Amino acid sequence: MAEKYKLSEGSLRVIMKGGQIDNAIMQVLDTKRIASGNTDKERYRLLLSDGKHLFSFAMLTSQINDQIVNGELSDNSIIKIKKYITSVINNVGKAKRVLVILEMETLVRGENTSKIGSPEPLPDDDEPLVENDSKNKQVSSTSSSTLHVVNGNNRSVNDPNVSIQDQLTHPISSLSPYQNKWIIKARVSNKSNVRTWSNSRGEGKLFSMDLIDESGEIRATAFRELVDKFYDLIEIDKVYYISKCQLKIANKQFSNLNNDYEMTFTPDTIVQECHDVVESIPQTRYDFISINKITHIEVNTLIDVIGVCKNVSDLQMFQAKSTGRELKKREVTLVDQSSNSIALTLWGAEAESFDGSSQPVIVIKGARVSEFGGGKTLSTGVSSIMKINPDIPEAHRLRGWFDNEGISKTAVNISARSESGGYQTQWINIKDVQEMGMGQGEKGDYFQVKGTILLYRSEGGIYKACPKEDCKKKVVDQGNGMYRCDKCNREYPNFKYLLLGSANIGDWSGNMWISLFSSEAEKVLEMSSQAVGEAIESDPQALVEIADKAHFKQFVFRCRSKMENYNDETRLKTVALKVEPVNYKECNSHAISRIQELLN
DNA sequence: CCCCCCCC
Repeated sequence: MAEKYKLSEGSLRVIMKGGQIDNAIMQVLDTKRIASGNTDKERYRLLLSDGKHLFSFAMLTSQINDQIVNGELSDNSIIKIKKYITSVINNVGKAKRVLVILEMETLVRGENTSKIGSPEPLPDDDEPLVENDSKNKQVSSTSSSTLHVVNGNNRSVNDPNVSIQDQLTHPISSLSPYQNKWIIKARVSNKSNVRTWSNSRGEGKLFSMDLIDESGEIRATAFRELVDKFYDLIEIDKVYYISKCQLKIANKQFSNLNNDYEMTFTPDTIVQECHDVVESIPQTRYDFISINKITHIEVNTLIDVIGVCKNVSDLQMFQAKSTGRELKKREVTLVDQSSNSIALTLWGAEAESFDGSSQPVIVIKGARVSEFGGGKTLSTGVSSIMKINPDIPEAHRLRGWFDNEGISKTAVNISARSESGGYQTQWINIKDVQEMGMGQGEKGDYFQVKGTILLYRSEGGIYKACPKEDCKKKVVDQGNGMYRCDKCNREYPNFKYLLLGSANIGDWSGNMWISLFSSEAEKVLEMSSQAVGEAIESDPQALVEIADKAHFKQFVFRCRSKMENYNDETRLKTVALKVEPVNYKECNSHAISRIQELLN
């Protein structure tokens, strides 16, 4: 099998002297984990042979470590190097050339072959094949790899007579806090607004940017006076040489960039725009998660997602419970080739300006996964980047799928609350609500129970609400034919009736009070809110009779219980999110399985 | 040195 592949003899010498070799075929004679204090930042060093020479300063970019970890890259493997960078690292004061493999393919696994030829160590005193001959001229390549050629290795980053372009650049993936002499050549793929903060540790302002090169990406942040120095200089999509930043461990909670470190600008930081041809530096890196897989992703994770905007809601406004701030949101339904859909919430200005009417492809880097009522949702935040109809292959493929197939397909909605979408909440008995200590958590507890309406409360069972769709705020009768909604902050000439359901439900084990959404109260009373309101207009006691008809009816109540505060008192509040007729087949099979459990 | 990211 190995005979099929001939090693690219002599290629190592060419590559390490600045030449370009596409798809070089080499043999990996040995792999070694590089000792590092941080186990998250594993690095592997390879001993490579091109059949003629040996080279031991080869590394894998950490993104492809799994090819070693899963055993695919055992000793003697024959590989094709599809993408690489050569670079220089500072090795105890001496510049040392390394080869960083960005992308490779295993052609023959090690166990199916053996060492080929008698390669000898690559001499490192050769004359360069390519000279870095003119000042201010970086060796650039339009191919997938950029080469940075050594031409005298003792130039210091500190030498003010040397323009930064003359220096050697390092791949972003090689940066670490343990080594501070480096220059990166990176594109700014995202730049935040200037934000201010004020907390117990002080106050100030900052902005951050995402930097990207062929090897990887990293976030950089500038604080206080460095904001004034750099904010206007740095523009999105431009390429810069950057050096002398401080490296620290990245907090994964706030960034999903593929880097264990992040950088902070210092007063010594140097930023210089690069005007060379730089098409080899990518625009943005994505690690898209298919929508059906988001079901299993932990809440609060940041992910990259791509989807067609199948539906979009109106702009909604309300006040934040905690801060009282006016919030604006818009909900977008994204669908992808998995034929699953998810709700994405946009906030603030992004929500306001969003136009989804043409069903565009939406790409989000760093969307936050949340949970609502048992379903998963996404939302954008300060560090997410949203792109509409970006010119990337994934977007074109998705467009094609949607226009031909997706548009007429029903998608599984993974944001569906527990009552639909195949997500089953737990069946319980009423006594369990107390006994299991429901509702202690932040999000509350969800369950379903089969119960009988013992008492439907008619007092205060209906109110005049804001006529605006989706607004359920009680209006204040102005006495002049106008009704004021404090939530919308305006007066309307009309209102709508809404039921405010409250009922005591019981089963064999006990009873409890629940409140019901108006839509669900309508199901229990078998009347619309509007009809009940009109009945009350002619007879104030009408709801007593209407409620009486609901007594002793049986339903399945899908509920959420949560501890809530009422004037210094904490009480458990249970809301029936959904009321459904009893499905006897389902209830009985549940009862049978419970009996089986008890027998065992 | 930020890091709140909201609501049903």
